[in-house]
Amino acid sequence: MKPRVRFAPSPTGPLHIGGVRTALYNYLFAKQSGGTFLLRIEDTDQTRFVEGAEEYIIEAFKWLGIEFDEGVGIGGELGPYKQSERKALYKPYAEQLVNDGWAYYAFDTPEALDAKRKEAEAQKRTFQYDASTRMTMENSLTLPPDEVARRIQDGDHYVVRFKYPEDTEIHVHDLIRGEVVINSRLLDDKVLYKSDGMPTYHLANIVDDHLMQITHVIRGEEWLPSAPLHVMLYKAFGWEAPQFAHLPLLLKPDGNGKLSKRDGDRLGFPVFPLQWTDPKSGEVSSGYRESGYLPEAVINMLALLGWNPGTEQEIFSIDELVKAFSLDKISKSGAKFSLDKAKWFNHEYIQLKTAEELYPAVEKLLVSKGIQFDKEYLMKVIALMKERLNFVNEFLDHAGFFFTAPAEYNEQDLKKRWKEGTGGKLRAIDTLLQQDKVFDMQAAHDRVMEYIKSNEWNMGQVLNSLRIAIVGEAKGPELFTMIDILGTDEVHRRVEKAINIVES
RNA sequence: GCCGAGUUCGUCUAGUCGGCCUAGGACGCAAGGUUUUCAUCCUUGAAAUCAGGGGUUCGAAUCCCCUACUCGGUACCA
Repeated sequence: MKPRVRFAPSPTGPLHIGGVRTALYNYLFAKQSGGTFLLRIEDTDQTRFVEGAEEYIIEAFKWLGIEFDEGVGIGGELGPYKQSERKALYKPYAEQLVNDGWAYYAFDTPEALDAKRKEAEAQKRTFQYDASTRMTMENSLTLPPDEVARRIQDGDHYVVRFKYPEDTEIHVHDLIRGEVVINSRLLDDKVLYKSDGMPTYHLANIVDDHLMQITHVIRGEEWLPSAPLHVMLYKAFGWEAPQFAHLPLLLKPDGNGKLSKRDGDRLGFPVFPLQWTDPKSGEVSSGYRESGYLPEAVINMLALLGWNPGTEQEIFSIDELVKAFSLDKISKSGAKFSLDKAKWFNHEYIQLKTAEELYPAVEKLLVSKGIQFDKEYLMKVIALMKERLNFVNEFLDHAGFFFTAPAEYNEQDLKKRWKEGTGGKLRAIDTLLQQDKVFDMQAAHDRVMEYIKSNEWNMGQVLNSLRIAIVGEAKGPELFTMIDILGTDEVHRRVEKAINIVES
């Protein structure tokens, strides 16, 4: 049977980069064996719904190039794929569990439960709704059947709780961690169906995974503690459980702990694929896309954060990842996100791109800055400068002088390279540069070199002062290549301008 | 507190059934080379007593036990 996997986020905000990795691993796993990858939106908590989050999720995957075969926004035979649209479907399953003795109705109010917890706390104990306490609570186990029926009839608020069998060992077979065993005595009777008529994650998740014929549940490690509940639920329903794989967490770069939105703000790197503006507070969080990352680089980086191919290859196209991926090469421990490594990946991917491929992004950048340019000219600059870029967004930091003549000159460089008489020398060189009708880079180069030598000038000083006049500082690509692109007229203007400013 | 998972260079990790590990690669860092500049690039280097302690064994990063630490969970959130 071909695997069917799913990515099932909650629309409670922008998609976290850890979630993206989970989705990616699901995707790779499915594609590798010709399986199906679907998107299900788990919006059973109406109080946490955030406007625009669902659209964000879909757009983020579109940008990343991760495609779903079924699900919200795509459709499919086993929909709807949004849990709020399946609301009516869950109640009968909860009732089935009650009828079969696997669950019970509980009428305890949140206040009553709170009181119990406080009381226990005072005695330095913890209250747990389980086999040891459930017979002291208000539920269908303790109340007479006719009262239970009457209360439900009257519309009393109730929840459905799972009834763990007493003192049994629950085995969870995890594809990454092996066998995890826990005794039911330690687990509390989880709410499966809420008083607002919605299922909790646990119920909805199991019912939907079953109905959608999910074969492998690949999700974050934070779900490992509730995996025993899930296997018990499959057992209670008499359904075959999918295989589980719990992924290690993505940790913050400094210290420990789960990577959070805050860390991104604090350390200056994106935690979200796309920029996100909080609809309530208006707060803006940066995204990989807006920060100049290439989607291929983000995917490659994420793939290697918690998984390795077992070889020394590090750069993988998405197709190569699909081929190489395997669940048993996923590591068990959490991985710290590294900004330096992310930068490096992006740099590598920029080098893999041609100037044509980079053009649209750079064009967009220049337009946003109100900079005028000619397409052919820009293309030449990109081809020359791309090897210096870690991010497309850095383009102007390195290549700005190709579009705007320097208005000021680096003090340090001036002090080192611009001496008495430099202006005159530059004028002489400039004349040499203007000599060809059509600028000949090689000829100009030879001519200038020859001239400097015959005058016994200091090569480094003359050439670098010319560079300062053109760039504004002692940086940049090879001098004559630069002059070739800029044009001798522009170089002439810049030389005169520099002399004017520096030597006045 | 209780339960679960984890622990190899600063970071990501290799290390599948113990010997080829005086622990390999990558990022970052340092030095040198190329570039008469800067960046790129190339070369070299420093960097892990394999969390600690006990075993088992001729031999352990690899197997067993204990401890420590870290993270996760402990909601009518997912």
